[in-house]
Amino acid sequence: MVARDPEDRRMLGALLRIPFQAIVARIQEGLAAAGYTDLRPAHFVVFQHMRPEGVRLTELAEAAQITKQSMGYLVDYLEREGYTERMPDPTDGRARVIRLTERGKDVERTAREILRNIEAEWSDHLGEERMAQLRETLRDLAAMLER
Amino acid sequence: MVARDPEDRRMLGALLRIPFQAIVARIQEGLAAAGYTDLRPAHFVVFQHMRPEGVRLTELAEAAQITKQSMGYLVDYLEREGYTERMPDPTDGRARVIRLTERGKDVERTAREILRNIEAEWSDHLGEERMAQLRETLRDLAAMLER
DNA sequence: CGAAATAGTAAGAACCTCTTACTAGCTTGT
DNA sequence: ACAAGCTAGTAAGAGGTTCTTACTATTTCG
Repeated sequence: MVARDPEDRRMLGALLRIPFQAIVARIQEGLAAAGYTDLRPAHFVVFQHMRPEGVRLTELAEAAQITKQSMGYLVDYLEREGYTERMPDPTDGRARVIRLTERGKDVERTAREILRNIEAEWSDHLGEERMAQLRETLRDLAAMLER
Repeated sequence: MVARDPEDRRMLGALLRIPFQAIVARIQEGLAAAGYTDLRPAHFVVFQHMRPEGVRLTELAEAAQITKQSMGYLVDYLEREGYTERMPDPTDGRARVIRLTERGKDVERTAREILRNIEAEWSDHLGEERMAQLRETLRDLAAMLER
């Protein structure tokens, strides 16, 4: 059992950053252990906002809250490394849709499994009830903040 | 009232990222509105881990989990802009202590006030009890993750 | 049709972080 | 006491991520 400091004065920002960065680090380590050593945290948002039918670059950029140019840089890299592919968008001649290749889908599955393991560990530590509360509260906050 | 999706399948990483990034964005906006337009999110960790007596570069780097060189880059910038100053460490001729100037302390006060406002808003939305639970759960997680 | 908006790319710079390598000062074992 | 090793910090250079400004091609709309 870990001794928790009851006088922990850290600000909310730090308290949110710690578990978030822990997740990012664990996923990167887990993917590297599975052989995906060329994926960096910046690429994760691409997988996170992907859909089976594919997504446009502009939509990905908006979802990740970065510029189209920055997202283009990330997607170009993922495409060179074989994780994504681009197809013309039949409904709009200016656009192309970005999709995961099989290799990309495998990354997605692996990442989800790592995340399930993390969630199981946290649930062990916190108890299922507090874990469910945490998830629910974060969902509520996210819904509020996205307005 | 916002409709929250009860089927929200977003992963825990995303749910933690959203409020964390919201805090970072709000603090940056608030500081910019107060005239501190030259401060970027990367600099926040310096203020976060500062102490009145001053802190050594190495200690700041460890706290922020980046290299000494990277922290040196951030602190050099803050010093050029007048937010921090360095004094020789009387107890160790190799070391210097980094402290906030008055300008730096004002940034700290401003940032804390912004954070208090954010916490008040969140507390309004969630209710005080859930807000306290959130804080407590995050502290617990942070303690576990830090060993 | 013509004007405005949108999808995406190009070029270049700024920013943040890392690795490797170094200097100066401190600590320790004998 | 002093050489060997450790620690604080700096230097140089590179890579990765993001931004701004500017552009082309295509679509949408008055």
